[in-house]
Amino acid sequence: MPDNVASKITDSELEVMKLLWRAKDALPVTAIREELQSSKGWEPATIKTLISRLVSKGVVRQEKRNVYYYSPVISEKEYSSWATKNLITRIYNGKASDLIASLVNSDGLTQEDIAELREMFKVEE
Amino acid sequence: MPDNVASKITDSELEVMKLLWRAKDALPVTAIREELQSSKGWEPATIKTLISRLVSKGVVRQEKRNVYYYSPVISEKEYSSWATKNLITRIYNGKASDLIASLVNSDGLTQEDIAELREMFKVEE
DNA sequence: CATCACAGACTACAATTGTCAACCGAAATA
DNA sequence: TATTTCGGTTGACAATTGTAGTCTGTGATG
Repeated sequence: MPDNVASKITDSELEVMKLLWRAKDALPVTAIREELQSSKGWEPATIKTLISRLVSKGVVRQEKRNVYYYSPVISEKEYSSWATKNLITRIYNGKASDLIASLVNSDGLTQEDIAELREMFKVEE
Repeated sequence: MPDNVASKITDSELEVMKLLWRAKDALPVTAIREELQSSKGWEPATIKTLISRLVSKGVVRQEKRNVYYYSPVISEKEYSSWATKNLITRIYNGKASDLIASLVNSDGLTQEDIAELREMFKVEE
Protein backbone atom coordinates (compact mmCIF):
# COMPACT_ATOMS: atom_id res chain seq x y z
CA MET A 1 0.00 0.00 0.00
CA PRO A 2 2.35 2.69 1.07
CA ASP A 3 4.79 2.48 -1.76
CA ASN A 4 4.39 6.13 -2.37
CA VAL A 5 4.51 6.72 1.33
CA ALA A 6 6.90 4.48 3.15
CA SER A 7 9.48 4.60 0.42
CA LYS A 8 9.88 8.22 1.16
CA ILE A 9 10.92 7.83 4.76
CA THR A 10 14.61 8.58 4.84
CA ASP A 11 17.17 7.35 7.33
CA SER A 12 17.06 10.40 9.55
CA GLU A 13 13.31 10.55 9.39
CA LEU A 14 13.16 6.92 10.38
CA GLU A 15 14.71 7.78 13.71
CA VAL A 16 11.81 10.08 14.40
CA MET A 17 9.34 7.42 13.32
CA LYS A 18 10.91 4.90 15.65
CA LEU A 19 10.44 7.24 18.53
CA LEU A 20 6.82 7.84 17.62
CA TRP A 21 6.23 4.14 17.26
CA ARG A 22 7.66 3.49 20.69
CA ALA A 23 5.40 6.09 22.24
CA LYS A 24 1.94 4.91 23.06
CA ASP A 25 0.35 8.27 22.45
CA ALA A 26 0.88 11.32 20.34
CA LEU A 27 3.89 13.36 21.36
CA PRO A 28 4.56 17.10 21.38
CA VAL A 29 7.73 18.37 19.82
CA THR A 30 9.20 18.86 23.26
CA ALA A 31 9.26 15.16 23.94
CA ILE A 32 10.62 14.31 20.54
CA ARG A 33 13.26 16.95 20.81
CA GLU A 34 14.36 15.91 24.27
CA GLU A 35 14.96 12.35 23.24
CA LEU A 36 16.56 12.87 19.88
CA GLN A 37 18.71 15.73 20.96
CA SER A 38 20.60 13.54 23.36
CA SER A 39 20.37 10.24 21.56
CA LYS A 40 21.25 11.60 18.15
CA GLY A 41 22.94 14.86 18.95
CA TRP A 42 20.69 16.77 16.62
CA GLU A 43 19.91 20.45 16.92
CA PRO A 44 16.30 21.35 17.64
CA ALA A 45 16.05 22.88 14.19
CA THR A 46 17.00 19.59 12.60
CA ILE A 47 14.40 17.72 14.54
CA LYS A 48 11.72 20.21 13.62
CA THR A 49 12.64 19.88 9.96
CA LEU A 50 12.39 16.12 10.10
CA ILE A 51 9.01 16.27 11.75
CA SER A 52 7.58 18.66 9.20
CA ARG A 53 8.90 16.60 6.36
CA LEU A 54 7.23 13.54 7.79
CA VAL A 55 4.01 15.46 8.11
CA SER A 56 4.13 16.68 4.53
CA LYS A 57 4.90 13.17 3.38
CA GLY A 58 1.74 12.06 5.12
CA VAL A 59 3.32 9.50 7.40
CA VAL A 60 2.90 11.51 10.56
CA ARG A 61 -0.32 13.13 11.67
CA GLN A 62 -0.51 16.29 13.72
CA GLU A 63 -3.25 16.87 16.19
CA LYS A 64 -3.92 20.35 17.38
CA ARG A 65 -4.02 20.95 21.10
CA ASN A 66 -2.26 23.76 22.80
CA VAL A 67 0.59 22.74 20.66
CA TYR A 68 0.67 20.08 17.98
CA TYR A 69 0.89 16.47 19.02
CA TYR A 70 2.41 14.06 16.56
CA SER A 71 1.67 10.43 15.92
CA PRO A 72 2.49 7.94 13.18
CA VAL A 73 0.04 7.35 10.37
CA ILE A 74 1.65 4.09 9.35
CA SER A 75 2.54 1.47 11.90
CA GLU A 76 5.96 0.07 12.41
CA LYS A 77 4.75 -3.31 11.20
CA GLU A 78 3.39 -1.85 8.01
CA TYR A 79 6.60 -0.05 7.41
CA SER A 80 8.92 -2.91 8.15
CA SER A 81 7.00 -5.41 6.14
CA TRP A 82 6.87 -2.97 3.29
CA ALA A 83 10.62 -2.40 3.54
CA THR A 84 11.25 -6.11 3.58
CA LYS A 85 9.13 -6.82 0.55
CA ASN A 86 10.83 -3.97 -1.16
CA LEU A 87 14.22 -5.52 -0.50
CA ILE A 88 13.02 -8.84 -1.78
CA THR A 89 11.72 -7.29 -4.95
CA ARG A 90 14.79 -5.24 -5.56
CA ILE A 91 17.49 -7.75 -4.89
CA TYR A 92 16.07 -11.21 -4.49
CA ASN A 93 13.98 -11.25 -7.63
CA GLY A 94 10.88 -11.42 -5.55
CA LYS A 95 11.75 -14.69 -3.85
CA ALA A 96 11.48 -14.39 -0.10
CA SER A 97 13.10 -17.74 0.41
CA ASP A 98 16.16 -16.49 -1.42
CA LEU A 99 16.50 -13.80 1.17
CA ILE A 100 16.37 -16.33 3.93
CA ALA A 101 18.76 -18.62 2.17
CA SER A 102 21.14 -15.73 1.88
CA LEU A 103 20.89 -15.14 5.61
CA VAL A 104 21.57 -18.76 6.30
CA ASN A 105 24.57 -18.89 4.02
CA SER A 106 26.18 -15.70 5.16
CA ASP A 107 26.26 -16.18 8.89
CA GLY A 108 23.43 -13.79 9.26
CA LEU A 109 21.72 -15.94 11.83
CA THR A 110 22.69 -16.53 15.42
CA GLN A 111 22.10 -19.83 17.14
CA GLU A 112 19.20 -18.19 18.84
CA ASP A 113 17.70 -17.09 15.55
CA ILE A 114 17.99 -20.59 14.26
CA ALA A 115 16.33 -22.05 17.29
CA GLU A 116 13.47 -19.63 16.93
CA LEU A 117 13.11 -20.41 13.29
CA ARG A 118 13.07 -24.14 13.95
CA GLU A 119 10.23 -23.49 16.30
CA MET A 120 8.49 -21.24 13.83
CA PHE A 121 8.62 -23.71 10.97
CA LYS A 122 8.13 -26.82 12.93
CA VAL A 123 5.61 -29.02 11.20
CA GLU A 124 2.99 -29.14 13.85
CA GLU A 125 0.37 -31.78 13.61
CA MET B 1 33.07 -5.20 4.86
CA PRO B 2 31.56 -3.01 2.22
CA ASP B 3 29.60 -0.68 4.41
CA ASN B 4 31.39 2.23 2.88
CA VAL B 5 31.05 0.60 -0.49
CA ALA B 6 27.79 -1.21 -0.99
CA SER B 7 25.80 1.37 0.88
CA LYS B 8 26.66 3.77 -1.83
CA ILE B 9 25.13 1.80 -4.66
CA THR B 10 21.98 3.66 -5.60
CA ASP B 11 18.87 2.26 -7.22
CA SER B 12 19.81 3.20 -10.75
CA GLU B 13 23.34 2.05 -10.27
CA LEU B 14 22.07 -1.26 -8.99
CA GLU B 15 20.54 -1.95 -12.38
CA VAL B 16 23.98 -1.69 -13.89
CA MET B 17 25.42 -3.94 -11.21
CA LYS B 18 22.79 -6.56 -11.87
CA LEU B 19 23.74 -6.64 -15.49
CA LEU B 20 27.40 -6.98 -14.66
CA TRP B 21 26.64 -9.75 -12.20
CA ARG B 22 24.70 -11.65 -14.78
CA ALA B 23 27.55 -11.42 -17.26
CA LYS B 24 30.22 -14.02 -16.83
CA ASP B 25 32.98 -11.75 -18.05
CA ALA B 26 33.84 -8.11 -18.13
CA LEU B 27 31.71 -6.10 -20.50
CA PRO B 28 32.44 -3.12 -22.73
CA VAL B 29 30.14 -0.13 -22.56
CA THR B 30 28.57 -1.20 -25.81
CA ALA B 31 27.08 -4.31 -24.26
CA ILE B 32 25.91 -2.50 -21.18
CA ARG B 33 24.39 0.25 -23.20
CA GLU B 34 22.60 -2.06 -25.57
CA GLU B 35 20.88 -3.88 -22.78
CA LEU B 36 19.96 -0.99 -20.54
CA GLN B 37 18.90 1.27 -23.31
CA SER B 38 16.09 -1.02 -24.24
CA SER B 39 15.31 -2.53 -20.87
CA LYS B 40 15.39 0.73 -18.96
CA GLY B 41 14.90 3.28 -21.66
CA TRP B 42 17.96 5.20 -20.59
CA GLU B 43 19.95 7.49 -22.82
CA PRO B 44 23.55 6.45 -23.47
CA ALA B 45 24.68 9.45 -21.47
CA THR B 46 22.82 8.23 -18.43
CA ILE B 47 24.35 4.82 -18.67
CA LYS B 48 27.82 6.24 -19.02
CA THR B 49 27.28 8.36 -15.94
CA LEU B 50 26.13 5.42 -13.89
CA ILE B 51 29.12 3.36 -14.93
CA SER B 52 31.61 6.07 -14.03
CA ARG B 53 29.98 6.64 -10.70
CA LEU B 54 30.24 2.96 -9.93
CA VAL B 55 33.88 3.03 -10.89
CA SER B 56 34.62 6.01 -8.67
CA LYS B 57 32.78 4.34 -5.85
CA GLY B 58 35.09 1.39 -6.25
CA VAL B 59 32.44 -1.22 -6.86
CA VAL B 60 33.19 -1.69 -10.53
CA ARG B 61 36.63 -2.27 -11.96
CA GLN B 62 37.71 -1.17 -15.42
CA GLU B 63 40.15 -3.15 -17.41
CA LYS B 64 41.90 -1.51 -20.30
CA ARG B 65 41.79 -3.24 -23.61
CA ASN B 66 40.99 -1.51 -26.83
CA VAL B 67 38.24 0.00 -24.86
CA TYR B 68 37.51 -0.40 -21.17
CA TYR B 69 35.87 -3.57 -20.00
CA TYR B 70 33.87 -3.39 -16.81
CA SER B 71 33.31 -5.97 -14.14
CA PRO B 72 31.96 -5.94 -10.58
CA VAL B 73 34.34 -5.68 -7.66
CA ILE B 74 31.80 -6.95 -5.18
CA SER B 75 29.74 -10.01 -5.86
CA GLU B 76 26.00 -10.10 -5.88
CA LYS B 77 26.04 -12.35 -2.84
CA GLU B 78 28.21 -9.95 -0.90
CA TYR B 79 25.96 -7.11 -1.81
CA SER B 80 22.70 -8.81 -1.06
CA SER B 81 23.80 -10.21 2.23
CA TRP B 82 25.14 -6.83 3.17
CA ALA B 83 21.85 -5.18 2.20
CA THR B 84 19.92 -7.71 4.19
CA LYS B 85 21.98 -7.28 7.31
CA ASN B 86 21.65 -3.59 6.87
CA LEU B 87 17.88 -3.87 6.81
CA ILE B 88 17.94 -6.03 9.91
CA THR B 89 20.08 -3.55 11.75
CA ARG B 90 18.06 -0.58 10.69
CA ILE B 91 14.57 -1.82 11.27
CA TYR B 92 14.58 -5.11 13.09
CA ASN B 93 16.88 -4.10 15.91
CA GLY B 94 19.45 -6.53 14.67
CA LYS B 95 17.26 -9.58 15.07
CA ALA B 96 17.18 -11.61 11.88
CA SER B 97 14.40 -13.79 13.21
CA ASP B 98 12.24 -10.71 13.61
CA LEU B 99 12.59 -10.09 9.91
CA ILE B 100 11.47 -13.58 9.14
CA ALA B 101 8.64 -13.38 11.62
CA SER B 102 7.51 -10.22 9.89
CA LEU B 103 7.50 -12.01 6.58
CA VAL B 104 5.48 -14.81 8.03
CA ASN B 105 2.93 -12.49 9.58
CA SER B 106 2.47 -10.24 6.62
CA ASP B 107 1.79 -12.71 3.86
CA GLY B 108 5.23 -12.20 2.52
CA LEU B 109 5.70 -15.91 1.95
CA THR B 110 4.17 -18.17 -0.61
CA GLN B 111 3.27 -21.75 0.21
CA GLU B 112 6.34 -22.72 -1.67
CA ASP B 113 8.53 -20.45 0.40
CA ILE B 114 7.11 -21.96 3.53
CA ALA B 115 7.72 -25.47 2.34
CA GLU B 116 11.30 -24.60 1.56
CA LEU B 117 11.74 -23.05 4.94
CA ARG B 118 10.31 -26.06 6.70
CA GLU B 119 12.86 -28.11 4.89
CA MET B 120 15.61 -25.65 5.68
CA PHE B 121 14.92 -25.56 9.38
CA LYS B 122 13.89 -29.08 9.87
CA VAL B 123 15.37 -30.49 13.03
CA GLU B 124 17.33 -33.31 11.62
CA GLU B 125 18.60 -35.94 13.92
C1' DC C 1 2.14 43.07 32.96
C1' DA C 2 7.02 42.26 31.09
C1' DT C 3 9.99 38.77 29.60
C1' DC C 4 11.44 34.42 28.06
C1' DA C 5 11.46 30.10 25.79
C1' DC C 6 10.07 27.68 22.45
C1' DA C 7 6.77 25.70 18.63
C1' DG C 8 5.89 26.39 13.98
C1' DA C 9 6.98 28.22 9.41
C1' DC C 10 10.32 29.56 6.28
C1' DT C 11 14.93 29.72 4.42
C1' DA C 12 19.53 27.85 3.51
C1' DC C 13 23.04 25.08 1.72
C1' DA C 14 26.12 21.31 0.54
C1' DA C 15 26.06 16.49 -0.98
C1' DT C 16 23.81 12.89 -3.41
C1' DT C 17 20.90 11.01 -7.01
C1' DG C 18 18.45 10.56 -11.46
C1' DT C 19 18.85 12.06 -16.04
C1' DC C 20 21.05 13.82 -19.72
C1' DA C 21 23.99 16.93 -23.17
C1' DA C 22 28.41 18.52 -25.13
C1' DC C 23 32.99 17.85 -26.49
C1' DC C 24 37.12 15.36 -27.96
C1' DG C 25 39.89 11.88 -29.73
C1' DA C 26 40.26 7.28 -31.60
C1' DA C 27 38.37 3.37 -34.05
C1' DA C 28 35.58 1.84 -37.81
C1' DT C 29 33.92 2.50 -42.24
C1' DA C 30 33.11 4.49 -46.67
C1' DT D 1 41.98 9.48 -46.59
C1' DA D 2 37.50 11.71 -45.23
C1' DT D 3 33.70 10.83 -42.43
C1' DT D 4 30.99 8.80 -39.08
C1' DT D 5 30.46 6.70 -34.67
C1' DC D 6 30.95 6.28 -30.17
C1' DG D 7 33.75 5.67 -25.64
C1' DG D 8 35.48 8.53 -22.05
C1' DT D 9 35.35 12.92 -19.59
C1' DT D 10 33.20 16.94 -17.93
C1' DG D 11 29.42 19.72 -17.02
C1' DA D 12 24.56 20.45 -15.94
C1' DC D 13 20.33 20.70 -13.47
C1' DA D 14 16.29 19.61 -10.62
C1' DA D 15 14.84 16.88 -6.65
C1' DT D 16 15.97 14.83 -2.34
C1' DT D 17 18.43 14.48 1.99
C1' DG D 18 21.08 15.77 6.12
C1' DT D 19 21.72 19.39 8.94
C1' DA D 20 20.81 23.82 10.73
C1' DG D 21 19.66 29.06 11.28
C1' DT D 22 16.00 32.88 11.59
C1' DC D 23 11.70 35.04 12.64
C1' DT D 24 7.27 35.48 14.65
C1' DG D 25 3.66 34.72 17.90
C1' DT D 26 2.09 32.77 22.08
C1' DG D 27 1.94 30.34 26.35
C1' DA D 28 4.59 30.08 30.70
C1' DT D 29 6.91 32.49 34.39
C1' DG D 30 8.61 36.16 37.24
